[in-house]
Amino acid sequence: MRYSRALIPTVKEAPSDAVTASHILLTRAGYVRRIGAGIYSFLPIGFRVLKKIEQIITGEMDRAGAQQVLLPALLPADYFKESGRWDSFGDTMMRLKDRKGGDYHLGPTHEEIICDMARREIKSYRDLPKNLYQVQTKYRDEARPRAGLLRCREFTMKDAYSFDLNDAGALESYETMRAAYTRIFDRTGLTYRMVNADSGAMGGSQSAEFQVLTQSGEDQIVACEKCDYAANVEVASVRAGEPPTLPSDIPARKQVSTPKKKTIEDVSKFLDKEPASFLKSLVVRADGELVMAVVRGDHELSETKLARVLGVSEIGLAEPGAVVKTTGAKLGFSGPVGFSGKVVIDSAVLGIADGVCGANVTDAHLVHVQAERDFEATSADIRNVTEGDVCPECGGQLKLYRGIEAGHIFVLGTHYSDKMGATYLDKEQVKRSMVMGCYGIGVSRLVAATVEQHHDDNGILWPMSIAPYQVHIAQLGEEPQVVEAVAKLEQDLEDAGIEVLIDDRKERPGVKFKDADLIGIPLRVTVGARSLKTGQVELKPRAEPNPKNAELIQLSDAPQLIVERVQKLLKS
RNA sequence: CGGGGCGUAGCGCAGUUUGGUAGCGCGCACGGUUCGGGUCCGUGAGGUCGGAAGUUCAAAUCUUCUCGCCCCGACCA
Repeated sequence: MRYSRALIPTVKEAPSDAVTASHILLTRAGYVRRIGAGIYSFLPIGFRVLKKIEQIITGEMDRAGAQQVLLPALLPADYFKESGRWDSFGDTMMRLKDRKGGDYHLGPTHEEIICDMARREIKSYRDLPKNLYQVQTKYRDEARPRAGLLRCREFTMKDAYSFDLNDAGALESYETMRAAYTRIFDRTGLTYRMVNADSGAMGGSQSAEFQVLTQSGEDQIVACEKCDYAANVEVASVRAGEPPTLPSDIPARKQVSTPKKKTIEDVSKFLDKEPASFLKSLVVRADGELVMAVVRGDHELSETKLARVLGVSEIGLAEPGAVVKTTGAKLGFSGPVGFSGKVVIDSAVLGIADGVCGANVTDAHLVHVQAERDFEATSADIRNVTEGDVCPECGGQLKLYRGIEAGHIFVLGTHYSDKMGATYLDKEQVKRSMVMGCYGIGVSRLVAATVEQHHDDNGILWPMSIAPYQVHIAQLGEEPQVVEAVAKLEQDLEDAGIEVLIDDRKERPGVKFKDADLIGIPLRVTVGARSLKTGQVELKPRAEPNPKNAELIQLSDAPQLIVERVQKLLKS
């Protein structure tokens, strides 16, 4: 492709509403344009990247025995009413009415529709298992679209759905998909982790997320340095230590005055005690009931874990007024001693021998406090894992990362097939529900996630496997020998199946180099009169920051050398 | 949905406090100049100041309403 004929509108300044690196760079480099909140157009090179990712995915899905289908985006309400999600999906669903006033919506995901296909077409155990997938535009009226392509209202998603005879079969399908996903993510050239996900809402079935590791992801995850254990911070389990034996010679608890010292930090300085000896006491509202949760001063409460311990569905910090009313003290002075309601403490609190906590009296704290001796509570794992915690699998050290959820696989069980009547007859003529699995990849989100992970100050650095073009030729000048050399190189490379972008614009070299860096094609070839004097052209990987380190190669060797280099980058 | 902020030329912004003929940079067009990391000089085109109503001799500027967008949070099968 000749740049002069292509539409690649690079700009020096991105719109001010772009904040994240991927949004800024994809806009500046001419990949995407914003149409509305969470709605984007893909320009030619943006679409090429999207297609490349899609091809990797479809290739691996087909290889894993799945078959592609095309489902409607516009859906009559009936199907989601059958599953109950017409109501439960809430405002996140884009709803509309047709001219007759009938209820419709745009598909946010397609379990119901694929389930309908299965129940119509699959009748016998002989027909199973099956795996059907789609790569399509989906719609969610997000409460807050954000970060450019990372959280959109319209987005491209690959969803695969498996149908099996029984749980064992579903698990097998799940494993097949897990392997396929690993190959897909390996091929995209991303640094990622497969993490155990919160399987709370759907019941405790098998589930994993594929998280792309970046500086700025929405999710916090921990990963073990030694083994491949990784999990979301809110659900990662803390390894239970030995039950501590606390010294029995700690003096009786005593109230001390701590005027206006509300935070752990303030009180810690004031009393000269480590935050780790504090009992951080938080009043939460769990399905309406006020409960006190206590974690060690240097730890953080996990609302997800606490909700599970309490067996409630809704949980959040209690409103300030309720805290004052129930504890009898201002915010910052609550504590478990004498608290009227239920108290849940994190297991680590049991290890605090000589603790400090709020006295439930404004401007006062208690010292020499011990759980169990001074107050009654149930103990459980209710805190977030932190950096340096022990890996629950192997005992190694855990490290904190930020991640962008790019893939999610899980076993659904018979939740949808029961509701939708997706059944088959087994050998004994018994009607059984198909056991389903669901496997998603955010294709358009992956475009942005890749840029989040692969960029520098000057622009994008695409992995070879998903770059819009594999080689960028910067043609410097219009001299006949330059034009001729470029044309020859173009021909040879394209004959070898290489995708080439040739910057033949009448622009100064500086402009071409800046744009090349911004666009981020992995290999750049510079053809100019200067090096051509000795029959040479320059070859520089985008990842090499110093232009002086460009490699001078003979024009005659160039095609072969470049093909080799492209192939090498495809493998790594 | 709670909190904060922003809507002025294609993009980035100034002008709003204190009402008085709408400006700068980039980009774009034309002429010249330059030519290996966003050349330099000149000329020019381009704006219902998000929208509606009001106050006023006069509104980008003041008042009321409204729409849109961004950020933090809540939410995210």
